[in-house]
Amino acid sequence: MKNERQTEESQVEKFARYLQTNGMKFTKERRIILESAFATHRHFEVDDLLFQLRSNNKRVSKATIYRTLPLLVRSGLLREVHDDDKHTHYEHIYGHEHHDHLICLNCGKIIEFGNPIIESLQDEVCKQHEFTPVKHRYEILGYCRECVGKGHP
Amino acid sequence: MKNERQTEESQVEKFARYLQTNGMKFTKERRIILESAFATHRHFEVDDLLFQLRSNNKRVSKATIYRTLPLLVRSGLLREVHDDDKHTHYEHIYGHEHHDHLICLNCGKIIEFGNPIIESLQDEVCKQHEFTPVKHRYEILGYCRECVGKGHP
DNA sequence: TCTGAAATTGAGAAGCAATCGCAAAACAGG
DNA sequence: CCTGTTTTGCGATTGCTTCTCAATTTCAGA
Ligand SMILES: [Mn+2]
Ligand SMILES: [Mn+2]
Ligand SMILES: [Zn+2]
Ligand SMILES: [Zn+2]
Repeated sequence: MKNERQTEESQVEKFARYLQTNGMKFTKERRIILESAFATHRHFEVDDLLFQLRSNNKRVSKATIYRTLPLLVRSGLLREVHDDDKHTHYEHIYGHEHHDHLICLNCGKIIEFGNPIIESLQDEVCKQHEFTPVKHRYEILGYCRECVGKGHP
Repeated sequence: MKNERQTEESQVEKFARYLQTNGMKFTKERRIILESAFATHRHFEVDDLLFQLRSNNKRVSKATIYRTLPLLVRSGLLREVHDDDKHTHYEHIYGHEHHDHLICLNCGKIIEFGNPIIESLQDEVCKQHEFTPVKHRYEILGYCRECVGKGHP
């Protein structure tokens, strides 16, 4: 298991470096949002952060959260995840192995999977089409074991 | 190449069957929307249909289009496609081989690819997790050859 | 430590796709 | 035709996200 403290410092450093490189300032609001985003180890959305911040008596406006999350994405700390909800979810990528998702259409459970063979086939597909990949969305939607057991098709 | 006329009739029949099975009526509005959706062979969105209908002097309200497209999806004629736009796009699936997409982040071009090996590996992943797949989203985002040629990263 | 140009924030307004409520219209079976 | 049901159109509404702009904060340099 990783050293939690060291990991967190690295996240801060990485974000600070990104901001500085782009002439942006590392404000206390951005720090609060960064910490909040990494306080959980699950997928989260804007309202999760808002709720968490209010529970801790931290004040950051919703607008600032909406402005900061894309910065965390561009800095390589987070990525967007598209569940079956209509609004955007996020997850950590910094310090995590790349993976994709199985999403239960009934209970919403998310199972993570990583398959190196698929990833390399994917690279081949891109080469065949002379396409330079940047990222991908790969979500398999269906029913988890529990929900199938309960009769969900 | 397929017989266009026969294919279209089949689409109508399939939709009619779906509607009847679910106690719904095959109204002229639904027929107009179905025909409009299959008049193009590209991905399309609600506003594309609206524009096309107005060009042909057909009147169907936006609300009805929004109500009908999900029916066309459930009946197995269309599926949703998630480009990098924020609103929903659709494409035909009835009478088309399954495929996924490479999407250019610069020019928006969409390249379709089908890879049976990936699809079967995907089935294996689901089996390993005792997950019953229904559908998947698989989009690779990056830059097409032309855009890379023009210096886009 | 002080200063000031530049960046950032907060609060609410605005934008926009998508959905909803409801009265009028269309439909289908008898 | 009649009658119960479904569907439509329209406008209003929702919910997420972005925008506007005055007030505040930041930080490099004096
Ligand atoms: Mn994940
Ligand atoms: Mn396609
Ligand atoms: Zn489930
Ligand atoms: Zn391109």
